[in-house]
Amino acid sequence: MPVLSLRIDFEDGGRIGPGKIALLEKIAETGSISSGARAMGMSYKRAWDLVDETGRLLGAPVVETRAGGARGGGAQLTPAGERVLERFRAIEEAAAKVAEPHIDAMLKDNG
Amino acid sequence: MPVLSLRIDFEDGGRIGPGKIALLEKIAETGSISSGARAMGMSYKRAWDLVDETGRLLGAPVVETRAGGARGGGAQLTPAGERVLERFRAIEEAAAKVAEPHIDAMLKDNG
DNA sequence: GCTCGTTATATTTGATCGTATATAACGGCT
DNA sequence: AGCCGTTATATACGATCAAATATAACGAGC
Repeated sequence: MPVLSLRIDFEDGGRIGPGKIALLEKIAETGSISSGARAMGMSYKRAWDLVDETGRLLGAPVVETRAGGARGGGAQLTPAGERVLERFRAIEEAAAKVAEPHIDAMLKDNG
Repeated sequence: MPVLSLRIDFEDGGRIGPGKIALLEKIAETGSISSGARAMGMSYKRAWDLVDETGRLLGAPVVETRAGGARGGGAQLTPAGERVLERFRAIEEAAAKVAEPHIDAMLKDNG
């Protein structure tokens, strides 16, 4: 059964969508970019690039990082990071609700 | 100013989003896959592949084609093609309306 | 029956994207 | 002081994506 997914498109072609949002969530859960990347099944470099671009698009860093220390370091969401995550989930929920009858109708159109 | 875009994700990984929908519109306007592809700035092959996959995902062809004849042939949307276009536009409109306040709030969060 | 633009399909070329790998700095902990 | 996992970054390799090119069939109109 098909499901709606959405993205926020910026003027320069950059986008924030389910992938970057899920990564932010994993980083918040696991406490580092690298473990978040592992949880997402992607390379650290890719995760770092995604986090970096998310911050660039929003005009504010979405994670605060620290290198070194007992466990090597880590990362946590900045307030801006937490906000974009919450807002994106709110948009998803609202959009899914209003789209549901249309999707149901679309499915009934054919098989 | 960022804008919302959405896609319908199917279980097998296939998606229907703004690109395929815009292509269908161009085909309807211009009367052929190839002229629709030109209007979208893409190759005929890519346009054909997109049309084909859209039909596959929906379980019904979205264009009816004919080769040969005075103007070489052409294509027009099937009822299924017209329906998915209308429904997608309806979903977009409804989603944009409910998402707008959230996006405004997100913009106010930073710059 | 020849032409012309289209559909339909295969193959090659090139660009883009992501992984893998390497390297350096960092800093609590033992 | 040394260790370890992390951040941050660069480079090389592979895979995937899309364009470009090529080919054949089609059929109304001249």
